[in-house]
Amino acid sequence: MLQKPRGTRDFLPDEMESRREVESRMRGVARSWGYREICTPEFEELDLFTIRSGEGIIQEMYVFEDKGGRKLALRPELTAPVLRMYVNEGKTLPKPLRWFYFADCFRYERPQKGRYRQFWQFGVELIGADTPIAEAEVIMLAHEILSSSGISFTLHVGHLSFMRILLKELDPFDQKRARMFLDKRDTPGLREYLSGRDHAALSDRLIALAGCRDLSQAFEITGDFPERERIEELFSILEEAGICYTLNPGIARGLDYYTGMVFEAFADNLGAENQVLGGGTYRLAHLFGGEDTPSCGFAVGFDRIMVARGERPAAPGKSAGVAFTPEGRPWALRVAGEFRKAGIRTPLDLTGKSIGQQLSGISRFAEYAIIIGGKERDSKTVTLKDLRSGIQKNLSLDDALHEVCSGDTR
RNA sequence: GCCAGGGUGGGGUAGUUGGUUAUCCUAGGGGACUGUGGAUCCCCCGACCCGGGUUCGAGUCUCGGCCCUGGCCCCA
Repeated sequence: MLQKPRGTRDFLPDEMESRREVESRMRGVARSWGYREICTPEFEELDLFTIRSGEGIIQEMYVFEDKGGRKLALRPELTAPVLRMYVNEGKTLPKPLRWFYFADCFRYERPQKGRYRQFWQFGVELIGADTPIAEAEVIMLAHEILSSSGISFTLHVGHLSFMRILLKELDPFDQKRARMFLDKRDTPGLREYLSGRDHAALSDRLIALAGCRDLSQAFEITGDFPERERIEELFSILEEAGICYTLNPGIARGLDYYTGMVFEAFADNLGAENQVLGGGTYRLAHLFGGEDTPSCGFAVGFDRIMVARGERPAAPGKSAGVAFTPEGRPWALRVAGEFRKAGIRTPLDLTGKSIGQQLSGISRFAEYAIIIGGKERDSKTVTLKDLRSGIQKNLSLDDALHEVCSGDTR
């Protein structure tokens, strides 16, 4: 038998409904902040991603050549495509641009919990605003979106300037190594590495900074620097907004194009792969041939959100199955149409069995049964049975609709 | 790419020292049953992940691969 490709998943209706529900909450939040949805191609020129992230990522992407010999890649993320789109067709739009997306991405990696080869990201990019409140807005929006998803999470906000000030005395290679140690919280490793390179004093300051959870203390460690005022304003906006977050000057993020504020969120109940969101302030447009444009954004790992939510029954919609006899069919079709117009899921019986058997089938999934036979056809009425209480009434079409609409769902 | 643990009908399971027709539950389909309930009864469908090896004989032992789960690496 054929199998689905490694790292991909099938979604049955129960799971799909639950995903759509979370997805629509996220969309709703983003819209309410004035963000509008965009869509970019599923695949792009390979160069788009190597320019952004380096040649090394080729082995972790789905790369292929089309019949015209073009080097293409399934998108491994969406920030680069969105900024490419901005450069191509967004330059003349009034700034700032508030965009969001919900789309699938592909990475050729070893699957594990919360990590798949096809996965979905919900993300936001705020393009062309370069103020503390713009950065704060993105953080606030991220916080609201995660909250709306119903998971329990911890939000870490940092700024690259702290680390950069301290690392300035190292050459670029050592800077990178030092950041890796910090990222892994490997303080003995960091000490050993730096003392072997005559920077023993630095490791204490770095470790103190990474563990620092208070802004003024962080500045004590680093000393003053030009962005201080801006950073303080950003964090005071977060305080004003009442956002619950943790200051974390140790956040490094993998890539070099982040310019200042960086933030991450972690689900409280996940294992090794517990990061559910990452983002920050960056400059990327100039790499794709546009003007140097300040931007800020984040991406949510949608699948991890769903894992963190755990098994939850999706809220059922109203449902009424139609049982009918051959004589009742024309009227049953009319009645079913009216119920559907009212937003009620109204499947017809397809078996043509006895009314009793039709009811058996309907009672497996629906709250109500609509019974239509010759009598109902002749009187233009509806026999509506509440399958939970067993109470059955003969009603006009309007009354039946009203009864179902006002009833509780199961 | 690396490490560990796994893989028996759609889901969940039993399977003795290697021994006949692979167990049970559930789900699914059909019927009893064309004007009133998820029941019941009967019937049906359906599996040893794939390939090599050992053996008279492999679900069972062995090797390789694939896939799943968790972790490492990476994490744009």
